[in-house]
Amino acid sequence: MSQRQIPEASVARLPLYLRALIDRAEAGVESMSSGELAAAAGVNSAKIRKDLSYLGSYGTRGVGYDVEYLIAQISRELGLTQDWSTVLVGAGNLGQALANYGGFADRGFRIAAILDADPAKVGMTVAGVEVFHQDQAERIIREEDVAIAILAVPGDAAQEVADRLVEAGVTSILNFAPAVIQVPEGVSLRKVDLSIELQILAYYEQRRLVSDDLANGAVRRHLDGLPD
Amino acid sequence: MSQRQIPEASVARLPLYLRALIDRAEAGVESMSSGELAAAAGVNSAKIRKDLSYLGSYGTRGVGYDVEYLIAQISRELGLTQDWSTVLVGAGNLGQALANYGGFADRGFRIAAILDADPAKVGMTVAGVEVFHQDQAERIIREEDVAIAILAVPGDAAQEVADRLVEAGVTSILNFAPAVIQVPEGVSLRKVDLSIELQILAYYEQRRLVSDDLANGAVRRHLDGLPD
DNA sequence: CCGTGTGAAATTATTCACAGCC
DNA sequence: GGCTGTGAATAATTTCACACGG
Repeated sequence: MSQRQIPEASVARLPLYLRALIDRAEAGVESMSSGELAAAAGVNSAKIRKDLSYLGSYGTRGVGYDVEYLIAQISRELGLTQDWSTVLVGAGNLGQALANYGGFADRGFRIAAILDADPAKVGMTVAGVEVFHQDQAERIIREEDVAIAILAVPGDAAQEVADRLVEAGVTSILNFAPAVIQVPEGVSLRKVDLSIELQILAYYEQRRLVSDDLANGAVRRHLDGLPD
Repeated sequence: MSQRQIPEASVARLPLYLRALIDRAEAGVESMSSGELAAAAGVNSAKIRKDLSYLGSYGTRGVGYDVEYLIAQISRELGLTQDWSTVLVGAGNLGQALANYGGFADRGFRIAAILDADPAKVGMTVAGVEVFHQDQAERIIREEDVAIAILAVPGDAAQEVADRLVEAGVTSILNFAPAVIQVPEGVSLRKVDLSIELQILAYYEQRRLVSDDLANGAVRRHLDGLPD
């Protein structure tokens, strides 16, 4: 199988495999089995094989996968053989941290400009990138051929900013703002919500506490010789 | 239905509903239908009703859900009626941005301490929280009864730091480090990976470009009177 | 032999559609 | 009449298990 429409869940894992592969390649590893890759990526091996089968038959039976070759195939599939221009919108705390985060540039995502609504921030340089006023969005997106925007604005500004970005030609948005935003059909949207992740953890944390209590209760009953 | 084991996918959406509800409550809204809540949270209404049904029957047929009451129920379910102490590990760019991010404290997640391996950072105060040396982890986690750790260290340090945190008693980790980490059974782990999200977007962005090309090709063939 | 690639089975998640109640 | 709550239907995802090829 070599032709298309990779399941979304599978696409979302490919970058993980890619990172594991690059990591092992740098350590000099030339070949990996699905089991080794699974361990490095934190998933199980059946999933690895199934996911990779959507890309094609790039493994060798009885042997495994050639690391460099697989890196090339996944990179191509993910569209990482080209560089992408992005704009980062929002030069506050989070925006600045994102600008300083090296992981974007490493993977071919160039921040062409940082945009902010606050005139006081305009002209600053963050991680070597100039901050422009949001009014310049249309021009910069056009001139720099920006397809992807990273949104790090306050929640209540997010929808409005997203609308303008889409209007200006952006077709993918990575939203860090703590707000639900709507985008038109045909525009991709992913969100990263810092506090939501913590809240999910709190749920499981609480369950752990509750079941500990129950277990303690059970132990106590047992020690007391009472029926369960 | 009121008794337990809410599907994971559903748990992951509850914080989203909660935020939408709080937002509307602040705007003075007292009641919402599943359709209204769906619009505010960016999902469909069947999902809302199904998800909420796992918590219990808290709506009123023909009317909708009482906003305040539902906020209370979801908060209780998620374990947000209590405050949680956390430690933030890593006082670099990202760590500082996270410390400055108000969204944690707002939702009852108190950062008890920031930990860093770099002695030069020890003693600093970030967002009103003191930075301690990582050697203090065990003491702080014990004294402050910390169950949740936020990991914002370099990728190559992540596993080692996670091991120490678990050893010290942490039972939930939110990992921002760009690395796969393993935790023992019984410890919760969620990860937020900034560059992986961009890579996922790149995949769909590329497909858009490719299909545009194909469409242009089709148009060209059509205009040229050639067969498809 | 060993590990991939993949149908088939099992599980999980989403959506439908409507009875039931306010 | 309108909206919830929920079984039943559908879709997506994960896992199993093994034939196949190097």
